[in-house]
Amino acid sequence: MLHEAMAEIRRGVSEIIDEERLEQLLRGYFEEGKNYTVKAGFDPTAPDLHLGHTVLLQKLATFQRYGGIVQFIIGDFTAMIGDPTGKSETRKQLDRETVLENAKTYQEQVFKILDPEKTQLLFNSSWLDALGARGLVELTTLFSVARMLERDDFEKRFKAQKPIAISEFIYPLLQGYDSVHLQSDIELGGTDQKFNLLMGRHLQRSFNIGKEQVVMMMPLLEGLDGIQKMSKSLGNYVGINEDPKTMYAKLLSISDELMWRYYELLSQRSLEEIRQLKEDVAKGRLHPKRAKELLALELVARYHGQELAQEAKEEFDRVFGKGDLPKEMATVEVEGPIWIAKALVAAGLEPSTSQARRDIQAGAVRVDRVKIEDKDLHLEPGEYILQVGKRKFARLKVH
RNA sequence: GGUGGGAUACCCAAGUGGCCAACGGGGGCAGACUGUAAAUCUGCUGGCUUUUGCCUUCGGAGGUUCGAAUCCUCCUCCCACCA
Repeated sequence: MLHEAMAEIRRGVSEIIDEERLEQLLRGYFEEGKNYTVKAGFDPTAPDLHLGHTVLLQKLATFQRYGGIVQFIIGDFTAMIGDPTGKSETRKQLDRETVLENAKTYQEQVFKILDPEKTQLLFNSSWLDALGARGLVELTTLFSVARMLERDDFEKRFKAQKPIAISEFIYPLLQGYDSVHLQSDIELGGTDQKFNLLMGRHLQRSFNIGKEQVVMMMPLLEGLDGIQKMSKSLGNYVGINEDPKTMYAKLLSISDELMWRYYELLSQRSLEEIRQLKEDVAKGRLHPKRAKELLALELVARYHGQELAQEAKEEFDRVFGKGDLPKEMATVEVEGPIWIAKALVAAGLEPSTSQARRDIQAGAVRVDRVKIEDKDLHLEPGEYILQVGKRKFARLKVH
């Protein structure tokens, strides 16, 4: 039992610091029913969760099955500073109201994965506000500038003579202090969070709380492009609130190579099963597209249910496999006669008539399945099916 | 505080008076080929009452000129070297 749990917990993880202690915690649960806390911090600015976030969330959920109580921290105080990890853009400060609103959105989405019974939702301002200037200064005495500068990104910036705000030194200290205050047993984060996570151990030691948290790092999930990490601003994400058809289509568009990465980090299939799939594909027994379909179905079903996932697949196969029209299309009504380029914009298929004109010239536009050659075409009153490229459809009624 | 350099479209980056809606690369979109995979090839990549036309855009505000991304003045921000 302990062994299975450990194996499941280790899956996909990029690094664990103090595995011995981790095992000890789990043993405590299995042998004496003792719970332990697992901390993870979230930025209150981005409440739109995508699959990248779920890598971490799923791991938290795994812990919940084995005695972990999740400390889900909304970093409303630390957001004020902006995590210097990676790029450092100064984030704008959010007011209380927005933070609470975002937290609400988090809850709605997060509990698709986490067990609410085993989750504490916490705002770090509630104890960091109380820390005060005195507390903050005391905190800063516990770590040296030299050690701070050992950190990769700081070191690079320092050497390159790029500015580092003093506040950026404070960020990891505060994150670490959260662990002191909450007496966390484990903290989870992305691989890029290593420094901040280790700070928790360091400060717990300094404050003599009698334990040092286990640090566990999850790899960052690559986005649909397979290169950059998944993020909303890069547009390479799959949101967990997206409709099943979009989700399915997006997942099917990833590269074969990336598919295995998604299998490893997102699928709940056993590692053995995945290995088998991989082998079947490699030996030509299984078409890679089929493997991708299985993955897409699994993930869509997780957020929308089996039925809608199956529907999404059927719709996809109809439109892109057979080249049929989608079952449902948005219908737009306009006054006619209307110039084709304007009609495309009105139907929401094109952002501008200029772009529409270009696409017509490129042969990407179809009306009633027939490719348009004449960019001056006008549509007389009647009903049409407009199509741009392979994926954008709309029904148009011209009056 | 002193001295020098820089700010160009989504990103990088050319362009130093008209041929500039602005070279090139990346990215993106579309077409061919496919499995909406990868690779490859091709076209497009500011907007507009439909385009050998008009309007807006080269950090901001003014100015010189028939004409400016390019010249001048002031301002803002960034960087380097020195202190």
